[in-house]
Amino acid sequence: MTLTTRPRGTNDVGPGQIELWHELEERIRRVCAAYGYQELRTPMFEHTELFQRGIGEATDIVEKEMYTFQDRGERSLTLRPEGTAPAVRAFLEHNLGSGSLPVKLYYFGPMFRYERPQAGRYRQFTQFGLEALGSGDPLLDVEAILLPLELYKSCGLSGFEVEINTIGCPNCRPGYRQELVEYFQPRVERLCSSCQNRLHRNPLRLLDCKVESCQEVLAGAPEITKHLCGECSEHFAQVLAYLDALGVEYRLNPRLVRGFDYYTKTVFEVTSQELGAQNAIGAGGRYDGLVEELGGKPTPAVGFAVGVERLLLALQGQGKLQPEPKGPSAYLIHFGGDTKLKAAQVAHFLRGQGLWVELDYLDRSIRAQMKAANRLGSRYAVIFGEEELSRGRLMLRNMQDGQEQEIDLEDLKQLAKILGECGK
RNA sequence: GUGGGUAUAGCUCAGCUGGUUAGAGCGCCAGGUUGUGGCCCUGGAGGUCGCCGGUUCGAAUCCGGUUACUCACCCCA
Repeated sequence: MTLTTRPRGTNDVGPGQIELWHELEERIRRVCAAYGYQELRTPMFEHTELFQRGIGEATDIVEKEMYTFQDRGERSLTLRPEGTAPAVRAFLEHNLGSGSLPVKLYYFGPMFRYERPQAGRYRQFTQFGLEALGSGDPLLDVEAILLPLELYKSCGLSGFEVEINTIGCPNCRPGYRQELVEYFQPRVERLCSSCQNRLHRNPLRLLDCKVESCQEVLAGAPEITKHLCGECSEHFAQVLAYLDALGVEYRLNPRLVRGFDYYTKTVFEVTSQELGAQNAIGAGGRYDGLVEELGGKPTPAVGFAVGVERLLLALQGQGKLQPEPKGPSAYLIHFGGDTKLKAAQVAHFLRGQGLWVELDYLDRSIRAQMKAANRLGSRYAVIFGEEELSRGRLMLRNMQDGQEQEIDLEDLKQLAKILGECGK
């Protein structure tokens, strides 16, 4: 059983699905090129410490969701659960900050988290993400939102919403945090158990609790806006001003918080109404402290990540991004023996011209071969009959209208031309 | 990690309150057309009824466990 079943929370992507992936990857490359983001491919695993330091020891991901193992050299390695820390690591390792700033990078690849799978959540999933390092310009925050929005639009996606918030910086957040604790402490018995639990560990997280009793308590909770330092306040105001000027629709959500420790200032999330409970198709934010945390000099940065499977799910829900079905240009029909040999030669030639050509490998009847040609959506059937071959000719049948014509076996260029003209 | 639902052919699913050889549609293969597809007709292949155990004369059906899938919680893309 386990030999023929894939590991839990993983997916195979084969014919019928892979076309969508190719199409999406193509669009990603196009959008990134327009915004000047270049691809970065990092390893699928990293030193475990990178994620412990980067994401934060007290986060769920580090505490219970990482695929961590020891290699034969007794190094502790971890399958990457996210893409930002590795990108920053590569940025530092190759000293990319020494060139012109900002450095704009994007990545596309599998991430791994040990969680219970559900709709739109897998143990191996794919993220497309981007990181802009070396500038604190609020315009970069905005572009980190614009780029994925551009991608969604180019795929034809509708029904998504941008939520945005700021969570301050190491200067102003501790004060707000303190204020929150002071507010919740006297009301602690009205909170759900998990909120009681995280009250001291990570009080910001209480803000997005969905439990009804917590919601009531939350209604009167202090908002961060009034506790922001001058810099954070100014930064956020500029981000919103740019969004307005660029005509981006968004919803201010003072309750929006993110799960990683490295976020500062702007955080945002894009949700799709097409999805179930896991409805975020992208999220990101600014992380001005991470580069320094990982050993570099202070370097502001901002990033965004798209959940590719979720995006595809949302698109499928709307019947979007459907590549037109393709079929071979020709199906070569033979009768075995010498006719098969001849068909193989012609197929070899036509394929050399870049044409998709199929033929039968099961020694099936002509009828079965015609059926196969039809099923594959072949535009032509080329019949290699004894009689025609003896006259140095082939029978070319148009599968759409059933019209047939003879082709000179010596003039394969002519055949290739006819087949090629029918678009491919 | 917690809770609910589900598990029968390659796919989608029937199978009533336990009863003898487990079915349908689609798909696949072959034939009807000894060299011509789509429509139609005929036939065929394909199933440890997820797995283990229990109750029973008898279990796909009832019970327990287990695994997987699925949805939700936690959390997140």
